[in-house]
Amino acid sequence: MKKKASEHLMAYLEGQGLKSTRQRDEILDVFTSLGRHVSVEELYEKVRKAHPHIGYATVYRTMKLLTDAGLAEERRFEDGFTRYEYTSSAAHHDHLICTRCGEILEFENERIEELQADVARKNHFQVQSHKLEIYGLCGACQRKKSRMDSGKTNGKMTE
Amino acid sequence: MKKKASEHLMAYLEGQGLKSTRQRDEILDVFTSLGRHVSVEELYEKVRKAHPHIGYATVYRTMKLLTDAGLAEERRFEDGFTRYEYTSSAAHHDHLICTRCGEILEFENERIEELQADVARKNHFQVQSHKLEIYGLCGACQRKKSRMDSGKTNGKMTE
DNA sequence: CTCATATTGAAAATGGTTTTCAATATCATA
DNA sequence: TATGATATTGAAAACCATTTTCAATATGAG
Repeated sequence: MKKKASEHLMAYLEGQGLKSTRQRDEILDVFTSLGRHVSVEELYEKVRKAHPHIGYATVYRTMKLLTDAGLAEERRFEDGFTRYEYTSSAAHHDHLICTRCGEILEFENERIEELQADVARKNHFQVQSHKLEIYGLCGACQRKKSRMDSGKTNGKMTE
Repeated sequence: MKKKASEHLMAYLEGQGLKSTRQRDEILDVFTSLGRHVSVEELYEKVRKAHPHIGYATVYRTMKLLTDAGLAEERRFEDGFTRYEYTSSAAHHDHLICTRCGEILEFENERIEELQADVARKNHFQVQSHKLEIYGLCGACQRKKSRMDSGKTNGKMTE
């Protein structure tokens, strides 16, 4: 799996007349070892731990490259950070995002996908990509929230 | 309708202990007169035409205020600009966005909404908001594109 | 091994948005 | 209507994630 990714990158670089570098290999290596939805900053932290010589700009550049190579997917949720997902799972999936703790859950729903295709078709639209994001409170945060609320006097707060 | 919006704003300001100002009224006035999905820049252009004294920062601040007041909704598509929609249509709707010409089409699909609610429920998620965006080519751009492509040799392209 | 050129790292630039701050406007109260 | 506490404004500076610049360096074809 790890092997496959670096081979994939190698092939892409060769095809594009680009060069294979230590930095690219190292970043890919760290990237594939991390979980999903890694922000560039998180990734940079981890990369730097193993390879202190690598600069911020290189991480940005490499993630763009991996995206072009089909090894990563860019995600932009509402928090202003670009995140990357390793492209390994075949199926398209969407996200549930907790607005309180930031947790990101994934889901797939074939029926929704079909309905989206229907909508596109009706509008003579040729789909390139789509994003479905549901923002709200995860179970844990709902419980925390209601615990907090019950401590308060009443609703109205000036600040 | 126009009347209603300014009354709504007035009530909101009063409720929050904020002040009614000429600028806020003027911006709201221009905003409600424009179509959907107005970017801040577009809005500022129009506002300035009628009221040259109003600054960029005030437009930004006022749109945030209108959003808090429930008179506007913020939209962030993938082009990096914040857009605002006047909150008049009752129903939630989603967007088809042409990646070539930037056209934005709206659609509603009750069945998709239901399925989203199901997904949330299954994940013990309390929904606050959601966004569904379909990116692709609108009918017109598909035609333009294929016209361009037909000049080319065949499928495979290096770049 | 050489050389053309792709890549890197650090720092500066970018660009949409937000904040700062002194001047001004609003509005409750007298 | 005048007063004063405070919210608001406009211009410019700051923010901040991301991109670009540029001189130094690494890569890989020949």
